[in-house]
Amino acid sequence: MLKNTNIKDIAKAAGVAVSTVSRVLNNHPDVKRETKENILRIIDELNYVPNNSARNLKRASSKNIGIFVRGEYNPFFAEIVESIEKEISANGYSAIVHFHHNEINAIESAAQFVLEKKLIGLIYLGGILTKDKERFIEGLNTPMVFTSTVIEEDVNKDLFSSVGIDDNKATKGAIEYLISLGHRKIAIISAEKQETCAALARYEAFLEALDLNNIEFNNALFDSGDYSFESGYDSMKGFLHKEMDITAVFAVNDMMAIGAAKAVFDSGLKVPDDISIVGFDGLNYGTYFQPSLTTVRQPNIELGKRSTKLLFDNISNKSSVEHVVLETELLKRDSCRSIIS
Amino acid sequence: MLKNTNIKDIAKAAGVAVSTVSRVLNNHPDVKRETKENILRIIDELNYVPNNSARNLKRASSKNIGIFVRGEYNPFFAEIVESIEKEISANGYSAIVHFHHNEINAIESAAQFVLEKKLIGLIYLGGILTKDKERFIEGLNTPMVFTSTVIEEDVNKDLFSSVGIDDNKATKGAIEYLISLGHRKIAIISAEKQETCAALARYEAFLEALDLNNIEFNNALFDSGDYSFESGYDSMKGFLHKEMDITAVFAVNDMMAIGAAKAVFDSGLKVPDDISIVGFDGLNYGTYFQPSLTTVRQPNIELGKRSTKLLFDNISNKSSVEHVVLETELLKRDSCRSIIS
DNA sequence: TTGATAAATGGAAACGGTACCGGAATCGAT
DNA sequence: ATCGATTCCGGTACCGTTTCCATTTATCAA
Repeated sequence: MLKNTNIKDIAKAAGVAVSTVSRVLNNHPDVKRETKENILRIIDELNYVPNNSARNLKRASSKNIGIFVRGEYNPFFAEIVESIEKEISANGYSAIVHFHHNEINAIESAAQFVLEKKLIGLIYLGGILTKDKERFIEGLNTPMVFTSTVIEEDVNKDLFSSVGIDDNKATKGAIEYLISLGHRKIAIISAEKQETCAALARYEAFLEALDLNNIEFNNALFDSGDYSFESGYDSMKGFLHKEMDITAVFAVNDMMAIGAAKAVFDSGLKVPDDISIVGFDGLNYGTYFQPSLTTVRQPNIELGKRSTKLLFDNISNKSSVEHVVLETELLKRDSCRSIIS
Repeated sequence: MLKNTNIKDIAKAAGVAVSTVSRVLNNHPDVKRETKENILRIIDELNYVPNNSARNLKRASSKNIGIFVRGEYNPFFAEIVESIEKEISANGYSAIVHFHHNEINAIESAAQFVLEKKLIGLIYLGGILTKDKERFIEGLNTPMVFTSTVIEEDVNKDLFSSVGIDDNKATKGAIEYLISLGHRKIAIISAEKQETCAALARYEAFLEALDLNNIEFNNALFDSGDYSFESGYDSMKGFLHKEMDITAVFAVNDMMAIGAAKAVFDSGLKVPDDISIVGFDGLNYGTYFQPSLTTVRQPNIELGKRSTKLLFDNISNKSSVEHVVLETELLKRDSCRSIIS
């Protein structure tokens, strides 16, 4: 249980004052080269590691950046988290992650998270930001970036940055593609409590696309799941059971799309021969699914990278808040077919 | 930019000394109930949040627990990380994650991580622990749990805890299953640098199983990938190209198994009709793959839970180091068929 | 040499807590 | 009333840094 070496030990060993050592540590210019080199050598010899608690206390700020993930486990976010962490640690900061599993009090919890962990910045993944939660982020005075978060119209956009995609445009593109292939009876698998996540925008865009093409929507073609394979499977089974001559299904994420495809197979039907399927996210494994999944690709790594960059810019005051919308891409693969005879 | 309220402000507002406030904060018994309630009320009113940096400095320890992930992004670990984080925050600690992408210096980096972030415990995921790295964890005096890590025989097991599976047994079970279905020409897709991860143990078990059944192994039936879908695909393409009448393939993880399956389809063949495939991990995704993937299920959530529990026990000295081996399960699904005529 | 300026260093006061030590108040028992 | 024990509370040193201010040393022009 040997005491850790501290700056005082280094100072003594080097025959200088602690302030000089501190200057070296923070590479302050006011220190002679040989003094610096000598101190550096001693630091290495005694393998001294600065005490971050003391530093943070003194500086009245930490080097901690939070990653707050709203929502259940999900490979889409998992990849983003990893890419964000990479950037954070590459810049000499620490990433403190937290997974929050229900929308209730999500923003409040995030604010609490910032306060408790003395975060100097936060990346918030997923969920929704409504006007009434604004006050929680208002007082924090901490740079925040909302990534893949639904931000309601009336929220004051000056309080934070954001990075996301255009769900409406992306979804419309996908649905119009299905329509162009001749599909008219298109079912949708959305998410439960869709008003708390991106699913709502996708659902609305779905309706709009149908409307623009004068296709009437039957509510029996709507179902919702919890973003899991299982729920996609169940929803599809439900549709098939009702025998409504569906020719295509749009799921608001890839996992449910794949679950739905499985349900089709298990019912003795085929994708895309009997039913076409479109997902959303562009998960890598959609490529390897059989048949490969037609889906809307979200640039997830890019989402992570841009978010981190934006956050760092905000932290260092290099730029003020910004709201970035990244492009999506409709990956036309093998799970859809034209039914125009 | 208003100054944060501190313990002194609270003390002043409550008309007591800081030490009393501190006692309340740490719910020390030596404080009258009404005093305590009054202080608590004021704390709430001024919404005071204790400064963790100061606390940590004084206590000479943080409440930070590290999650160090060795290896590329991988849904298997992603789920574990999430389950670990849940436990950590539920216990009032912070989870600091770090992804480390090459085996070189992994243990050194982890040790550095512990020192720098003042971690009071670490969970190390994946990779390998060799004798020569022992010294890095020896000096730390910090509880560590190695999860899903290959730990070499001669390493001093008293220095840390571990949670894992029996790769040898699990793999043998899978291979013997293939053999029982009549397969003799079984290829294996292992990992590059397999000596740095669990792949080696699986490869060796694979050879043992063949040997036990008097099946000769041809080196042409060996290939290795990087755990990705893509590499599984490429390896399988290679095997098919060589036309060696393979009837089954074992991949050391599910992603490569699925990549391999895709390669089979793309070559106009079928799984399991022409080639049987077995994976490893038990990713949920395998269930929904078409055909559903036969694989060795690792209890990933359990791995995470046990690791965290063990770590907390080690931290609080409730138990000394321990080495836990969890059970695996061969999930016999649709990607294998009997070729016994 | 001197004085002025710049460069390098030292000293010490914070930062916001915790915990030890000791003192005051309360109380029941004698 | 006195005493000892118990309960509650205050004072204060200290944790390891950073940073301001003061001081010393080096540099150099006159």
